[in-house]
Amino acid sequence: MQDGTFSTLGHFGETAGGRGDVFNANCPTRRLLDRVGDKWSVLILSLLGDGERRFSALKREIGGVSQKMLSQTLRSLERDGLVTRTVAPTVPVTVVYAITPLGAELLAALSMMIDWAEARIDAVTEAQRRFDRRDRL
Amino acid sequence: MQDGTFSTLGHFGETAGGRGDVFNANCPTRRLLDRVGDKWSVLILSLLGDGERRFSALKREIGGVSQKMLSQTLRSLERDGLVTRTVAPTVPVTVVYAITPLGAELLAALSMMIDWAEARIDAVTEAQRRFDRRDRL
DNA sequence: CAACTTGGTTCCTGTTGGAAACCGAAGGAG
DNA sequence: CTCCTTCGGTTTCCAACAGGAACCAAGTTG
Repeated sequence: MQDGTFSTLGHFGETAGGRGDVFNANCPTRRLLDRVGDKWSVLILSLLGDGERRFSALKREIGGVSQKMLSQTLRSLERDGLVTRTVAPTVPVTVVYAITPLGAELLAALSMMIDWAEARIDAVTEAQRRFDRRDRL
Repeated sequence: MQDGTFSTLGHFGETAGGRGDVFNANCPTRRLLDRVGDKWSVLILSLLGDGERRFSALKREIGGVSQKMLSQTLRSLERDGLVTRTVAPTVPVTVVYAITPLGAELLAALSMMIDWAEARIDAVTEAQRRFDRRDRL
């Protein structure tokens, strides 16, 4: 199972040993996990999944992004082939970002996680409260 | 799953009960996104999904975690009700971490994403190469 | 009593993220 | 002609955070 980089998750069978490699730092799956794990990528991807947008529209719609992080994240998403960047030589330059088929695939894969988050956030919040209460004793 | 790609998003945008807007900074879903997004949580969760483990076993199996980050991440996972921490008063103290039902649920939700990562990492890597080549021109 | 084990915590340093200032092209105001 | 504005960034500066290494506590062995 050379390919079975993440057997633990897919089929809770084995791994534990070592060549499951997600647990080794330079595994490609782990690199992608890091990318997805980044604070803004998922937000941007989901906005673009809804339709293409310009830089300033993204900045407006995502609460709390700095321009630096937005352009930085967009550039790495573009590099990863998940979004496209199109510059129109209009009056003040216009840049349109859109999701690629690859990005849309990822977004679909992420949707499970996001659905879970929505459904279970209350359980998590309650667990936190319980933990904090117990902690103070 | 073309259009159904991210029905969740529409869901986000128009949540009835109080504007659970993911694109607004203090949305609970976003908090959870941040947690999942953290570098070690997914790795730890998947190891524990395979079976309970002790602190040092986790440290050994995950390449590149510092003890500090491991204990820190474990504590927040515990706080979120995703793992349990059990101390046995043995000779040198033994601490066993295990996944909770809630954590297992999240793990299942994450598996889609990880499967995607495995299947498509090559496409991403190739996109990166193309981008970098174009960039240098 | 020194050494070793497990499961951490503390200290120091290097990287990172955010806020805000600046940039550059072009059109408009004065 | 100069100033001001908009768009899409980049640069600068600083605070927060992650990682490595050393340290710690408790008990057991030698």
